[in-house]
Amino acid sequence: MPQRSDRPAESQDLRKAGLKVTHPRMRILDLLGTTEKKHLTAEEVYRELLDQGDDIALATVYRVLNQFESAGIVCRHHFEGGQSVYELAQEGHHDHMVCMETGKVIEFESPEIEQLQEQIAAEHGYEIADHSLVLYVRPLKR
Amino acid sequence: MPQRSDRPAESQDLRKAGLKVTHPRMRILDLLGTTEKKHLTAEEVYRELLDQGDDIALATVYRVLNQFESAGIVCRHHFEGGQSVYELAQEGHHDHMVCMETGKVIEFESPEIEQLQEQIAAEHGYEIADHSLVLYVRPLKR
DNA sequence: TTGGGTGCAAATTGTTTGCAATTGT
DNA sequence: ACAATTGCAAACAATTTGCACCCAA
Repeated sequence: MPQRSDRPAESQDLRKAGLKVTHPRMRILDLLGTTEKKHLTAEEVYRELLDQGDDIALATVYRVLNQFESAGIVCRHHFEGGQSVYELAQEGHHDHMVCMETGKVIEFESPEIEQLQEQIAAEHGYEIADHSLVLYVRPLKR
Repeated sequence: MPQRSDRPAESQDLRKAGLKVTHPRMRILDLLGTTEKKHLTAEEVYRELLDQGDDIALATVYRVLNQFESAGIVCRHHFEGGQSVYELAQEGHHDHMVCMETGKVIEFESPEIEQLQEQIAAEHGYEIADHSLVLYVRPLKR
């Protein structure tokens, strides 16, 4: 049973971001910190909350996720397929690999790639503000 | 005046893809091969055509771009900001850098990064089907 | 108490689709 | 001639927003 972070979701996390501690926000923060699937769409968050008995509007889910993103509490990704997916922000940056057969999302870090990126940007007279790297993969047949 | 490719857009390109040579298709193919801006949204293609005096429906632009993508004639990218952008397909794969101040799109290739990607995927038991790398950058101040 | 937060429904935005008319081949 | 293609408007999907009510501080 994976646990997202070392410490559970705290109301502190919200206060620190200047957000009132409300039921919807706590439930969403909590959900993101404890689900099996770490990467969820707004729709999925909404459904999950319904299943848990909470009655939170989809619009609120979107609003809260946006606020969380601005506050740096969650990261939003645009994988192929229309919907954005959200995940709890982690320590260091990491990239993603999405299995095209199962939809599974695998995280990975590659300092080497990050460094090459910096270097390439610099060669063009730029510095990196943000970046997005997604590998769409298939299981190796054997 | 940059020219996209060595040879101009040909009706052959369409026939080869099993597509009838129609006016809308030729105009769009032509446009993509000659605009200053190589990366355009469907909207931009539409407006550009209007400015050129052509009267082609937006729906047709979308349909044609989709067909071109399936045919491998264009590549579609999902940069930040909702709309998809399309560009004429090139020889080898390349990645993009988007300037957050000007919106300018710069292409680059990095065999080193590609290789690292392959390696990382393999380490996880996968092979890469496709990938997307976008650097969101800012001009270096000096 | 009171300004931020929420639910609901309506509005937006980007893109796709049904269908009748039109056009390549 | 006939199937493929287009234009138009309506349909869609994801996300945002206006507003009256509600609640955390």
